[in-house]
Amino acid sequence: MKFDPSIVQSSFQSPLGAITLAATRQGLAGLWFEGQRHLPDELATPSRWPTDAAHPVLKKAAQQLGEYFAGQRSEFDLLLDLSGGTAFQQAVWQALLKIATGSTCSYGSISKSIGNAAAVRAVGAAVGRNPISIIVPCHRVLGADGSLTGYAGGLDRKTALLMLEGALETTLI
Amino acid sequence: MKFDPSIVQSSFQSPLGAITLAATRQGLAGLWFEGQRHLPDELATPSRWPTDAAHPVLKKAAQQLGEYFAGQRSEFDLLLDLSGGTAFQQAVWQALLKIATGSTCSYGSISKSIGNAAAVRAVGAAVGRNPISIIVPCHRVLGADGSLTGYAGGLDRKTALLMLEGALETTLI
DNA sequence: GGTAAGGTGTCCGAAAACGGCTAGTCAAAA
DNA sequence: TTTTGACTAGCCGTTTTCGGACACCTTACC
Repeated sequence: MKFDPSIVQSSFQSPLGAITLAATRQGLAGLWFEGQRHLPDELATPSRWPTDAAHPVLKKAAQQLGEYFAGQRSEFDLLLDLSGGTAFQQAVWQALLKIATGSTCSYGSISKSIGNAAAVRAVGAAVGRNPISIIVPCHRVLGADGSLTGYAGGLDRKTALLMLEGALETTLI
Repeated sequence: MKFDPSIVQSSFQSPLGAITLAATRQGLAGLWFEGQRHLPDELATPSRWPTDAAHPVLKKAAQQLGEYFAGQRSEFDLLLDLSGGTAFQQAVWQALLKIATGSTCSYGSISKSIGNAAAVRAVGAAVGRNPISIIVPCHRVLGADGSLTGYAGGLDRKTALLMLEGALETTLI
């Protein structure tokens, strides 16, 4: 994500650690866990975008996140700005948005759903570059055999999110 | 150039050393000097394509080459198969075909003619990968100051070809 | 000043490396 | 037999690295 003076950010304290939110004029554009991989350069350095917790999009997102972590919300209702990726990445991220809360799917099924069945590994890379964690539910994608395989925010967070959504039996931990 | 059983090759003895010719079903696909750089792997190793000096395309090419080196031919009339390169390389090679016998141009003018003026160095690389020496006249491209700068077959051959075509004054040698 | 040679900056495409994968083997254990 | 687990080889978009058939600028001479 390139530097854009119209971008604003805010912080959110979640049970899984601090979260940074970013919004453009088009909507919510970023949601990253503290210490997450594939951060935009601007977040990994001291220079940042202006903070504005009162920004309408950020405020609404923080409220819905609170409800989500409290177990009182399963769907998000926010304007998203996913313009930051390649055409391929955007197709993958759109496919992620179609995975219902509480359910999971495999990387292979995503590749089929975007009409490029062989691009399974490329799907994995694109999922990992998802800029809006949780809301674009990259954590609902598992390996073909049901294994967790990976998560930019760490596998423990992936597990916790799936537990919260009821997609994992406690006996599987 | 990948291995293709439909490819045939032949040899030609020129005043500048042995030349290898290769043809596909589409036409003449290769013309390399002995010891030239950027040879296809198949020519640099013992394994080769079948030899067939009687192949119509190869036969015609050898005849025209003979006339060319005898100073009796300035234009070639052959079907060429330039399908082996990237889109960028093919654009460059097509531009080379437009340089008239006896004239020269610079790498910069080639880059402009393909609509990518800044790609002047990439043009140099693409010219160097030209698969059909002499006939696709990569030897007619000089540096901006008129210097010879380089030739996959060696600068001495580049000089000789330009002399043969009357593009160099003998006093410049 | 005008020219020529050499160092240096920069740029671009090509090639290679890199994953949040997967289906297919093969061998060993139930 | 069936099932696991380890291992392999393809797969494909992205990212990184690389290498160079240039061009500019500087410096050193006339």
